[in-house]
Amino acid sequence: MVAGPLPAPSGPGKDRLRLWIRLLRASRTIEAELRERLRQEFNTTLPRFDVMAALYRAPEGMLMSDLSRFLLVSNGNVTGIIDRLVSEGLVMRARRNGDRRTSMVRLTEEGSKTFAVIAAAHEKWVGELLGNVSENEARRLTGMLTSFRSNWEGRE
Amino acid sequence: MVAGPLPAPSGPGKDRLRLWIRLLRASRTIEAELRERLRQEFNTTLPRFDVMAALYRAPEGMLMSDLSRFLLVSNGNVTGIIDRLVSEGLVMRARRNGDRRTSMVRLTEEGSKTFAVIAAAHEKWVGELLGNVSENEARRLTGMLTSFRSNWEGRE
DNA sequence: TCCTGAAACTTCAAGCTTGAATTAATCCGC
DNA sequence: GCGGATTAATTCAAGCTTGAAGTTTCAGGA
Repeated sequence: MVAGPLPAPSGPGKDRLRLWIRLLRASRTIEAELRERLRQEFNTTLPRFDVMAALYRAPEGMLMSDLSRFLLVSNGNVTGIIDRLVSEGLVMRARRNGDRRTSMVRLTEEGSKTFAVIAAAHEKWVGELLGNVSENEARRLTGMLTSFRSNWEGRE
Repeated sequence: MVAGPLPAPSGPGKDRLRLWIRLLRASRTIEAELRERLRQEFNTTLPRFDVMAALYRAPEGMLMSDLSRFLLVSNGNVTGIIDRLVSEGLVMRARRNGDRRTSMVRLTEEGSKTFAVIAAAHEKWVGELLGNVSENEARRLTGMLTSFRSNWEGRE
């Protein structure tokens, strides 16, 4: 998927394929860099960061199913990540509302403080890594990505 | 990482963060769709497809280390994927040149034929999934992504 | 009430991924 | 040649990820 044929492909549809390859390479490269820094600087991982970021926006907590929908990952996946975050004392499961199937998951106080620190560094890193993109260009690119995505996402 | 705060963030540097979040969501969404189709239609996986795509462009074969560099994944990772592809008869290891540490890896005849079929479907899918991006816009986006990436990639 | 179906999670096996440690072979300065 | 550094690949433990199967709980109609 990441492969871009050296003899550059041409023909109908090739431009979109090339776009996809670039998109994927760009996001993989950035992702790898962020993962490495999270590990080195904070001894954590990208999935944990993602989960904590989602929970940080929801002080009242989230259902497991909301989390997996929001993060675009499977149900079982979230269970494991939350398990680990709970064992680290950063997240808590609160079995509190009427429905005993569900549990509200949220950051502990420590989790919230920890995340705030990591998030600040993360934002700085992203700023650096995308430093050659002007703010204007960033907004334009964002717009393009948004519009194309919303047009087909969730179809199947 | 995928999270985009609901109360949209603002302030210096937020545009780049937002761009990164969009980029990541877009590529994850497309990736998930492609993975699902590869599984359903061809009973294969994205990593296997990536490896085969790289090998398809190199009929003479590739070293393991070339593969991992090209695909932006770790060394040990490639070993496992190649092991599985070999056991499926799609790839062969040829320990042939002077250096006995290395082995040239390449598609078998069956692997090559199989890949050609899958790649055609894959290209069609990408064309569909990015259908709302005009060819022109695709070229523009590709250009932006290329330039920004090449400016910092490989720094550390 | 009881029963059937749906919903929210968890569990599980298989595969992917990483970074670190290990093994094997080559290179190169002496 | 010898011997230490380098390079190529594999192995390993830990964690991530998926899709499928299983468990518990809830909801709504007969």
